[in-house]
Amino acid sequence: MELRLYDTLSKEKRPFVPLDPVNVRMYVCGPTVYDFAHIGNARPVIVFDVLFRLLRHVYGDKHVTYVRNITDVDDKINARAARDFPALPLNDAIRKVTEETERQFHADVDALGCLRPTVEPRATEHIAEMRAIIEKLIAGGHAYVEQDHVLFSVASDPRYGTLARRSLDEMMAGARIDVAPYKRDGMDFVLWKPSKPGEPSWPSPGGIKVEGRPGWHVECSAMSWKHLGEQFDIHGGGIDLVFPHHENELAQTCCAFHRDRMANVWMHNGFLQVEGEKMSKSLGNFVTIRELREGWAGYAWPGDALRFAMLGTHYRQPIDWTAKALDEAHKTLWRWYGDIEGVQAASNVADDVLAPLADDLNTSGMIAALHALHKAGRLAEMRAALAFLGFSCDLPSLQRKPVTAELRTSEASDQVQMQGTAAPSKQQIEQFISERTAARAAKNWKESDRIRDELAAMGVILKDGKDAEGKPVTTWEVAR
RNA sequence: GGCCACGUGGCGGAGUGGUUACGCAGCGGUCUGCAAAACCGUUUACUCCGGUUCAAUUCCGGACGUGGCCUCCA
Repeated sequence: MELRLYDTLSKEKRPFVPLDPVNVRMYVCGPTVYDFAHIGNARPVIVFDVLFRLLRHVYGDKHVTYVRNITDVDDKINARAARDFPALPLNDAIRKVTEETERQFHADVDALGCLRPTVEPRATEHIAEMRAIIEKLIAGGHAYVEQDHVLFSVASDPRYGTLARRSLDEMMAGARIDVAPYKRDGMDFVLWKPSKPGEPSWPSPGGIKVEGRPGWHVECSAMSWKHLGEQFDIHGGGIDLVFPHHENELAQTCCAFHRDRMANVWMHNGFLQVEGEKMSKSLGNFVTIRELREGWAGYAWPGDALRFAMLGTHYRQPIDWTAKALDEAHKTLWRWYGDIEGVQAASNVADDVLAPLADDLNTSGMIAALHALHKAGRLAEMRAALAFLGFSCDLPSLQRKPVTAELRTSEASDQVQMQGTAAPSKQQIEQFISERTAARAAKNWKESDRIRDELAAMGVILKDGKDAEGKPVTTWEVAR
């Protein structure tokens, strides 16, 4: 099966050829751990999880290395730590914030059916590699020291701007801010900066006497180098990272190691909006994964439904996150899970499902293929395909719990609290149904309907049908 | 202001230089005590204006619209 992927750098879709088929290497920019991840953050996590699964399928589980970093050194983390734990020394407070947020992040993405990456490196554990890269850049004339900062010189890299497709002139023309006094060129960016008292700090590179901390971009160059090498296969992330983050990573890595390329394929997922608007805290439409799982648009949504809703749109397209689409996704999965309950999964994943995925992760086409399998009654293959794609196939856990009010996520809440009506036991339901069947046989429609309504009030839906011999049979299911 | 992406039927959303996407909703039907469910069938499309072409939703140019990026915000 030929895998084709769209590359942001060359702007074309082309066959994927790994540098080393025995070790296919992918790096995806992970979270900065200072707060709950929002649904926009969930998109790359889900998209690249699907790619990870596909690569494992093609090259073998042991032949794919997926690295997704955790950024645990950042101004926002510092600010959050100072705000939430004012009594603690800053470094202790920072550790509390990053550890707690990392735990929340893992709980959320686990619920979304995402496999853990092969390696989840932390920025603070790769300071030595960052310093090494910075020293190489200084030695190579690509970086300079000024006022205890180390800056990358964009003028030293003729390729700078090729990923984002913009020239330095354009960027200078569009720059709207004052250039910091320690910069030789307005577009130069910080590799290392001095720490303020109390802030996390490490010995500085470049002969700088005072301690400092890394700039934003260099961590990914360091961690991808350490775990994947100077050059690797796939680098992914949100499209908002193309500039400046990925452009700068590319420049750092290529200049430090004298390489033409950093990653062979650059992949970027499209942006996410909520109900047609940009997601922002000021608009009040900021949606975290945790809120979706606890209570959003009237329900606590199972992770499978969130995952399915996300895959309904091709990863490069913009996606509008709406309650309607989520409801539709849930409904589809609900029906499928009901139909494949108790079905033994096929041993292979159907080519019908793999083929669209292999075409630059065409998940919409993949879902259409699943619909076709469903329609054709190929349920064993359906189950195998869904499991392959990271879906639990577990009907009970797919139930969405109604919530009466929109719950706000608090920092303290790490437990997903759900409220639901107490479901009657199977024996009770069967008892009701046999009573109703008797009432129907006696044409006592009033009693029959009363029982049906009563069960409906308890969240049990009755489905009347006939068996092979034409006798009336009533089955039931829990309301979704 | 600069750069980039996107604009498909009631809704969501693929794809293609000429031939059914798919799903949801709707409509019709089968079934049913009624309803639901299930199953069968089915209507509606490619933002606008030019150009290339035998032929454009698909390629090119422009307009309009939406969104993204342009800062040591991630």
